[in-house]
Amino acid sequence: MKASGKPTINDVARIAKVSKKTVSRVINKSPLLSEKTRIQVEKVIADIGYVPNPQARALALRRNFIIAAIHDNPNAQFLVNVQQGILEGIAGTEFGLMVEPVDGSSPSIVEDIRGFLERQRPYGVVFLPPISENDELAELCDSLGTRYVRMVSGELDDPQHIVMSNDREAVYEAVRHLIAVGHEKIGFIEGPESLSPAERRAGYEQAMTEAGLPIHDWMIAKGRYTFESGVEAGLSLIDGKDRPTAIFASNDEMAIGAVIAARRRGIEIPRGLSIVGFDDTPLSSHIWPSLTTVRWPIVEMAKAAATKIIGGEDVDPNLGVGLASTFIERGSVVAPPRS
Amino acid sequence: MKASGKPTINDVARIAKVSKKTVSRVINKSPLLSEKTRIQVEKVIADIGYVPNPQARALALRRNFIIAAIHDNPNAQFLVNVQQGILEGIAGTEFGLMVEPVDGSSPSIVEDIRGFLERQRPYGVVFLPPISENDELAELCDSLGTRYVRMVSGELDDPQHIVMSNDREAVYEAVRHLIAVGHEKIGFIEGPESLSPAERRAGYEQAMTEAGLPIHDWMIAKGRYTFESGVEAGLSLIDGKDRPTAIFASNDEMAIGAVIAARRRGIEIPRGLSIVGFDDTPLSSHIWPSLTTVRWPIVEMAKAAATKIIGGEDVDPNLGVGLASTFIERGSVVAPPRS
DNA sequence: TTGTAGGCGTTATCAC
DNA sequence: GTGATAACGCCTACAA
Repeated sequence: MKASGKPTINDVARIAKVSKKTVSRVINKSPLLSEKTRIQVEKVIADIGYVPNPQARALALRRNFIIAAIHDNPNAQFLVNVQQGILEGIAGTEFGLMVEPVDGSSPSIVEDIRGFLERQRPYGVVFLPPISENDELAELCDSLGTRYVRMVSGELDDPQHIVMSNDREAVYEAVRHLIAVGHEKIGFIEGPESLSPAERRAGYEQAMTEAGLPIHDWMIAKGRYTFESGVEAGLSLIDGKDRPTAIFASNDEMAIGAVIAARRRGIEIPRGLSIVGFDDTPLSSHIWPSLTTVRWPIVEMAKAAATKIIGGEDVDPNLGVGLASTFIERGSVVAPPRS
Repeated sequence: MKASGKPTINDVARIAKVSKKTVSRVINKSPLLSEKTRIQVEKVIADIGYVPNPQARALALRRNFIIAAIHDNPNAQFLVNVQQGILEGIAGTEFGLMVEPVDGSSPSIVEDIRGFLERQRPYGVVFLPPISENDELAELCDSLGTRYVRMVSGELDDPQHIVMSNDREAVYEAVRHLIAVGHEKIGFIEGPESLSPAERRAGYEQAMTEAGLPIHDWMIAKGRYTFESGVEAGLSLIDGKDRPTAIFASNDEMAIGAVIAARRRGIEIPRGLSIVGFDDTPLSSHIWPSLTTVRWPIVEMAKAAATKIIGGEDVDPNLGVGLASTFIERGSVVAPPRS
């Protein structure tokens, strides 16, 4: 009939001489279909180049074929890596990726996200740290029937709802490396309160304790994952009671802040102070000296998250749960200065 | 009736004792409506907390309430800034942001994007550089009736379809600054072929020519906007026929590459070589020495792009077309060494 | 200025 | 296994 426009399910049904519903069954791979009918319909679909209309499906199914990444302003590289991972996970499917930033410190965050979910009705959402640690958001998704996966560093939900890496172990290894090289006074720049930083600190403490090294107050400084806070924390460690010979920072940005802090005090890196970061942002290999760091499997985690959302029950609930961080040696660590 | 679920247009119509269509008119701010009816209906809408269902509208209107950012792998900070700008532009509306990466070098790029547009039917799309310079994509959008805005550096489309900044002028200013400080041999690291780099080079040439300075082959090197290509280009300039005393790089990543290249040759920055970047990525202020650079109004451009798409005819077609880049002085430029 | 009928393209229900 | 028929929630055309 209509010469214009894309073919619809009606066209397929008419040409194949079956009902719309039968075509629908073919599209959705319904098991109760005769092989004969299926092949016949599939041929027509291929012939006329029919593609199901996602908007119509969205209306009927009450959910869009979209995965949303919900985040609270993490750093750019992290966000882009997550996006890349999700996109890899949905490549070749009909799914698309949406990005929804929120204000993690807002008291209305749950209502904000509820509004978003009710409006766009994404098929599923991926929560990025640090808001991924908010249990209320998980409950919200449950109550709305929206699938979700949280990117976290601890087992704070059922396996099918999380992807995580072994931060603790990675930090443990990094600090052990510092100790092996000869460091004893090792400073630690922590992230803001939440689970992920706690895991990192646990790795630090484990390595120190195992080596019989004391952990003093003046060896710990707090940051906010930003460059500026890294400078501040670095200065406070350097100017503290007893200057550490090495510093582990909970992310690269703060590590670079610490590098700058050291320069301000006339300390040469790495000869006067060794520094280790965490994340392996591209940044870390572009500065001088290049930063020894821990690579976080962000892309893989995000890809696993997308796969879990799309796959639903059919996918191994433990996918992406034990992803390994790896220690990367570069130029910012050497033996401590002779004392 | 139905106790469960969200209120629909039918509920509003029933309670307000008007027809669905009248409610629809209120939602869409139709001008032909009596003030009385409008207020009455709006009261009911507020009372029962009715929110129009985007999926249903999408089906009826044949377009989703989504703006898509289509890009070919620019750097992370740039991409995130664009996303932030678009999100600012759609804040408070029912629109959402989708991200669609494509392979700019693929011969099937037009078909790839056509598939995406036909599938997701975004309300409009924003093309990021460098693929924003591909005219075929603009034609594709026209033929599909999809609104689009291109982020570019030259007037290669009607004003309503572009947002741009004055790259040429900004580079001109930066190079003039180098000349004013005393530099005469000024190297230039170019981006890959396309319009945006050409504008930047034009600014460079204008400044040099005006000052009566010669431009030699060995003063120009080509990069690919990546850190690695910046290192290569930096080395080629440093090892070339006559070493420049200053280098302008067409983006920050390459500028930082050039810094590293200088270090490899034992040249101290900025005393031995001044360097200017372009973009003002956060990176540029975090390295040592901090990078003198040009700030590109990326967020503003992206916000303007979103506003133009949503606003349609009602918005000034010249919005976001003349955005100013600004020269930012930091620590990587000093007078050239005495010869 | 407002209402009625019908369509957008798909899926769900429930007979056959 | 398969097919009418009715949702899904909104919008357009046309009539009143």
